[in-house]
Amino acid sequence: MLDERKTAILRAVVKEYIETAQPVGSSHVAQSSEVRVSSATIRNEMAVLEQEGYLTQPHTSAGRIPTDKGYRYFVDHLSVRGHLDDVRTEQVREFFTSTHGAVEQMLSDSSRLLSRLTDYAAVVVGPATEAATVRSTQLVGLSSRMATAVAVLSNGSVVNETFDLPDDTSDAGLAGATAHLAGHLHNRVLRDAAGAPPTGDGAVDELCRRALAALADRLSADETPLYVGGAARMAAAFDAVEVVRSVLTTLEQQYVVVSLLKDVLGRGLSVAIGAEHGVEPLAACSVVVAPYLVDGEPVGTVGVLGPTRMNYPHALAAVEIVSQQLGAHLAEVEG
Amino acid sequence: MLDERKTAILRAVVKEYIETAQPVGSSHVAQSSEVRVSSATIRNEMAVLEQEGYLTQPHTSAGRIPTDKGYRYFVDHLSVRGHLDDVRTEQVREFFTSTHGAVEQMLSDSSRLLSRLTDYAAVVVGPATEAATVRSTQLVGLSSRMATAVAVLSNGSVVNETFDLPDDTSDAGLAGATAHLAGHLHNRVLRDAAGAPPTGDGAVDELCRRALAALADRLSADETPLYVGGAARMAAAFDAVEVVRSVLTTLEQQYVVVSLLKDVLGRGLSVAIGAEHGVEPLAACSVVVAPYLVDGEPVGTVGVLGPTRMNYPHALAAVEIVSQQLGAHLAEVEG
DNA sequence: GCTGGCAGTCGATAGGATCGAGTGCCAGCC
DNA sequence: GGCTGGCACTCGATCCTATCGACTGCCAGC
Repeated sequence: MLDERKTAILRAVVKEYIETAQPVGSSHVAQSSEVRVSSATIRNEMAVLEQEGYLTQPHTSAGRIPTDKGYRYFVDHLSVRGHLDDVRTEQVREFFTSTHGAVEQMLSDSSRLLSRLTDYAAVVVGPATEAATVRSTQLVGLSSRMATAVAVLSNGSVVNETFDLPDDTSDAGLAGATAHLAGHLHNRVLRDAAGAPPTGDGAVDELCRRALAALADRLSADETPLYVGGAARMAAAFDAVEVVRSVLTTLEQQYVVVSLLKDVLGRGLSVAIGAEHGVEPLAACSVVVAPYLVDGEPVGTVGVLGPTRMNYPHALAAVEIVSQQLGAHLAEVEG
Repeated sequence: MLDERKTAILRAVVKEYIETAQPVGSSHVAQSSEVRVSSATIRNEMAVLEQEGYLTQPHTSAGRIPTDKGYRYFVDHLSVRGHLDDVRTEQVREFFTSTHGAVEQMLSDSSRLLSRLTDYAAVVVGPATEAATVRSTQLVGLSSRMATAVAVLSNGSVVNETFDLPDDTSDAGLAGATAHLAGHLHNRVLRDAAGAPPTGDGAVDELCRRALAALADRLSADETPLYVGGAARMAAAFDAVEVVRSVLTTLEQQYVVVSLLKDVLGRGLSVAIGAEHGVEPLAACSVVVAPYLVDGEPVGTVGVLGPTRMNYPHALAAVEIVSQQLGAHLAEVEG
């Protein structure tokens, strides 16, 4: 725990560094912060802060920059909650009043919105299909050899997968299987519905088996849908091209990102700074996340991914408002 | 039109520049190319090639690099068709024998495959939903106020959109509307099916109207589905961070990319080099595209986006094989 | 028409001087 | 004891200069 003055100094360093991306020296702090002491005193304090691991020097005779620990302290002791400016608040309002349509589209658009709000990359993890129950199932023949199984879930998302048909499938067989599956799956969780009970009609049973297998495959394949918005903004946030590349590469590995976000949420954090999240290629990044709730239950996550020197108050505010609004809108669908 | 020797020299310059990204000098050409003349002669030829616009010098006393026009000539006069090495050919084969499942998933995976093959970014434009006919429609109530309309198209893709329900909708009403729409839309092109004929039941008609409006909205919203794979690889191809940013930003504007690809294809080209495609932020990029055919008809496009100094023979080969395979696999679905 | 030779160009690289932002420390003051 | 002004010192950044070398263009000769 730091005393009042050290906290103020640390805060001033973090703020200025976030703004300028330059190491900040004692005299800058003396001028900018509310601490009314000389730069010499601040120098002494900063030396202590460095010893205790909150600040670091890129090299002797340069100013200080915050360490991950320094950012962490800053975030945990935010004096004022960040809030969005009027323009951005209006953007959010406008987005959520005008948006409508498929859930998938809304999630994707939300990630773009969040990215635009913060100028960092944004991620949205879709409602876990695991928990949703099936509202409707249908098998649709596409050709003599292929068919598509479509399931509409209670949260509004649509799962579909094509599969091969047995050689001698008739339209009647498909209709029969559709009816049988509809009865079996209705209001169940898709994952639990492994085997459909036999009907006695071998052809129908085979169709049901294949359709369920296809849908199950699909669920496990892209376990949870992920929407990434504004990845290009990462390129502006870093100036080392290799960092950009490694971050973007990681962002393309959806499962890494999904499990990262789940992790961060799971640890009860809503901010993971630098190495805290443990994903090595993203060590230069911080993540701000919040769950969105439907009926008081967290069903998905929104987050912002930026450099460790991100504007935390602002990002927190943006993530919070988007997660709230998103939850509210999804609740409308499910309500 | 260039004489034999100039062509050989230009080819040597392009090849070496693609490989090394360094301006290439006359002595390198003298050693590497099949032209058996002295470097002095090559210097003279190169001076001519520069005058005629095929080469340029970053500065006096540096080697030459190809201009867009130089690449164009190179591509138009490829001596040998590029072909993929065995490892990559095997990758493609393995991908297309093991892939199955939803069309959307396959397209998305194809873009990743193509990106991996070439080490550039890859794009796949999905089959135009405009031409596909409806195989099945269904309205599914999600709550008392919302429902989802799902349409399965003949090409295997699934279109879905949620819409608001009138206050007094019954399950029977939804079922009636589903049946009515099914009859009306079956084997029609979704876009043509603007208004469903009245049934006499006002509630049903209203539901049909809303559902069709929602689906139509959806079609016009993301007109043609686009899948971008390996955008991170652009970061490796360029070393100026701002170029990376502008390219990635453009890639995120789907409609720009889609219309770019359509344009390039429409002009009968399969390669657009640098400024040729007319999209200013992508002036540093070349695009290699090919349509994929189902039943002899082009239904979509695959392409590769890389720096102008991309390996054209290789990219052409990769795009060609992926487009062929993709078409063949989609034909299976539709066939 | 080709070639070897040669002068000239100019970016890249390395060494050296200078600048200045910033530090640590200390003696003195309240 | 804590704060401050002062001072010596450090070290990256910037600029200059010299040198190097990979080029080119041109020319005279074969």
